[in-house]
Amino acid sequence: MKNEQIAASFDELADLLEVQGANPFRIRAYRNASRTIESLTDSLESMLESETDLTELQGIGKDLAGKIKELVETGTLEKLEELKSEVPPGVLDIMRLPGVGPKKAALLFKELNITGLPELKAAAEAGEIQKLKGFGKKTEESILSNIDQAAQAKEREFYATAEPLVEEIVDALSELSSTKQVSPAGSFRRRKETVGDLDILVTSDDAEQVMDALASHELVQEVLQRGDTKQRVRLIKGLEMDLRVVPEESYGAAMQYFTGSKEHNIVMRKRAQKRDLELNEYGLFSGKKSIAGKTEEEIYQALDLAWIPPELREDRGEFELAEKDQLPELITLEDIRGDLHMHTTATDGTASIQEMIEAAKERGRKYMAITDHSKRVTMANGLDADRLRDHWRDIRKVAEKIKGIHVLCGIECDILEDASLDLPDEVLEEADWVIAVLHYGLKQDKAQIHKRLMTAIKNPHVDIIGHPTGRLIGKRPGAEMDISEILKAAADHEVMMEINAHPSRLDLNSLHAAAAKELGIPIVISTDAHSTGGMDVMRYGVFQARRAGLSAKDVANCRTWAQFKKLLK
DNA sequence: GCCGTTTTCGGCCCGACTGTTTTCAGTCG
Repeated sequence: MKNEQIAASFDELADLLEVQGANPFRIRAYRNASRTIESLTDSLESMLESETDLTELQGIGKDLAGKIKELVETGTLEKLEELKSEVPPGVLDIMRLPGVGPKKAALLFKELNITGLPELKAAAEAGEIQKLKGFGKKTEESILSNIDQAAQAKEREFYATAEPLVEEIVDALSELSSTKQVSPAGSFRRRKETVGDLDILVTSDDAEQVMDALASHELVQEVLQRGDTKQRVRLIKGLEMDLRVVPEESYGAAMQYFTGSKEHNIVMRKRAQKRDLELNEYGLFSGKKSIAGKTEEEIYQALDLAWIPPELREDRGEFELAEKDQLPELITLEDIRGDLHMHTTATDGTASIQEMIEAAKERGRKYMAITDHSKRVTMANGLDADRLRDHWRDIRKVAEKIKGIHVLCGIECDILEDASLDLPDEVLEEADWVIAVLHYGLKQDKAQIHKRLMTAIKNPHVDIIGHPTGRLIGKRPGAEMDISEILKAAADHEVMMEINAHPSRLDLNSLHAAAAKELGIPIVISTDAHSTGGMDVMRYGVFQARRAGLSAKDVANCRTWAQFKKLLK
């Protein structure tokens, strides 16, 4: 059983306990454990095999260690099955409606025997809901207006999808006469792969003006809530945005608070408590006296911490580093010197060799690799040995005429389902740069996936593994593998690892990339561009690298050409 | 259900907004 499934079981257990009105701290314990499990790089299955003591893990005690064992060994959890028989699964769907939480969902179930969204809709239409204690006309209306959308299950959007919307709104609010500071906060500021809600913080002496401006912005479809300091709106694409107007002296505290993550903030508040202080979104207080609040820096400083970049605020070791002032200097887009994964019209790209080289040059790259598909990818018109050699000849011819950029003749070579490579060794040997990738058979069992990746890692001509897990965010999970074993092998055989910068891939993820860094594996951030414009996704790969705590020195394509050349096989 | 430099019990982060109440519970972030 995969870690994600175990984590999901604990989350479901927590949801069900919530409906039953169980001890909130017990519920939190399950959620904390789920989070711990999600951030593991080793599989619990293999940890159990090697008899690792699971209670060593944060938030896992004797009981939960036992439940993990039960899940791994039997594939089910007795406690979870028991709760599921008591609370119909549809009740959890109801709980996810805005404005309906565990208490209301439980009441609907108990009083009206409502067990799912369809029954709820019928009851609301019949006017049954507003008669319940604690419910009213407005709640009933809200349920009716949200239920269809909820039935379609609200999805998170890629960071890259939200980015232009956020930027446009920040710009519009910045132009108002009353606003002084305007900034996104929340998971967007932390540069998460996907974002659910968007948060914007503003300092202004005229909150009305700011809220009116947002309400009438062309990207806003509907105002969902409006108070004195907070407004919630729905943007196009279904994204929801919270605007908060805060006083100038609290701006730093509000930024800190609303940037999160929740887990990071809990540690911050506990730290404040230990020093007999109180931290909230208005500032850091000693009794009623404000000690800090205007900037984030002064808040972190008052708690004996260096300022922590938003990308690292996940309570995954950043506090330890900030205490010792050993936070990494995170990589920036300006550090990038090369782009080593891209396609041309030879396979499924839309631009010619010349256009791609010129586009890379325009973006300031000093070196690049053209890496079209190998023959297995028939859909993309993948290259066999003969066509590939012709293609390389063409690349060299064009590259000769363009000065100021080094062009590598590369290949994105498929690792086939039978654990062989799609091109023979003597062809790979001629390549300047070989990316080995899994495209097909991602659902094969763990052992076969492992065998395939090991074939590539052990091949003397393979420079790097591209989009190592093959996941597509929100669409399909990656191939099943023990990533720490794969990374160890890559380190042993001096094979690099890619962070594919495409917003739907971002593969390696930040945890995997951090693990790769620990092993000293050079990481390459690549755009996988299929057009000249496709090279602009580099920034998202850099954000991913930042969330992994990577510095320029950890990323191979930040090196100068002379330095990078030495890494080639 | 977890955890411990006030340790094996008694805590566990905190405020705004809404809708329902008429002083507050539930929900949300």
